[in-house]
Amino acid sequence: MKIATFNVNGITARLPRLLEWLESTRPDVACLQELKTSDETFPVDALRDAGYGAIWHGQKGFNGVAILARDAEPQERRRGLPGDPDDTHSRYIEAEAHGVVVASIYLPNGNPQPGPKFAYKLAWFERLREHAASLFDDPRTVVLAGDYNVVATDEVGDIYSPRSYKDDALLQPESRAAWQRVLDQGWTDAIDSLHHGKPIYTYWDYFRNRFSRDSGLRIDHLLLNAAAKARLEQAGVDRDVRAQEKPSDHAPAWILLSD
DNA sequence: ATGCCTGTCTGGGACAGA
Repeated sequence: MKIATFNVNGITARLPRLLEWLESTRPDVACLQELKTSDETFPVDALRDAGYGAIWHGQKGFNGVAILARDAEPQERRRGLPGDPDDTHSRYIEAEAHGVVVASIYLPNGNPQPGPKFAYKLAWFERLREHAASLFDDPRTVVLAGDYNVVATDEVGDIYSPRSYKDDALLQPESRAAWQRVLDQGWTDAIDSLHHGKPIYTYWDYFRNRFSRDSGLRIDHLLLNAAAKARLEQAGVDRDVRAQEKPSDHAPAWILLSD
């Protein structure tokens, strides 16, 4: 079983790339982030024609998350994280599909820091940690996939060079500590666990030839509970998607689980 | 030193992204 996560940076502008990628890689479950579209304008028909059922939580202009399932309808478990009824951002959706519990996560960016956006990021991270605790203990396979907007370390396995990002919210000690507190529940970072130390990035800024220089960051992650970790066979990034015409600034990341 | 690109909403320029 293949499970993937892809920050599409606008599903309307990215629909041709998304459909090509679904057809060529055929993930069983795909988590999408940054839809940048309202619920009413989500391209459900095009995805159904491609063989995917979908649930989504859209938002006009920015944010937005979805879960796709090949030849199946994802069964929605939750939209939005508990803990803050005043949070209006569409950043979390959770479903069961093909016997696996999956969350699609778009963690707040947090820039500029310090400031209210950074405080929101850290608060959201804490709400995620509290919710994730119960999911880790689920005996079923659970995968928390998405754009976490955190670079785990300054090492080359996580970022090409920390120098130009040193003041960025993604690299701050508070962001890293919040990430570590989630991992401390027992979650496995799938790509890191199979490719530790290797420069396998998922995001390259659009400008300064960052992709052609492979000046990337690894910020899209798939976290596995114990049942999922026991099934982990492969993990990778479809970096060729980032080299296409009119690409997202992120590439899809994926795992392969045993049946 | 700097959103240097890109998408969205909108109808030109602001905002958001990382």
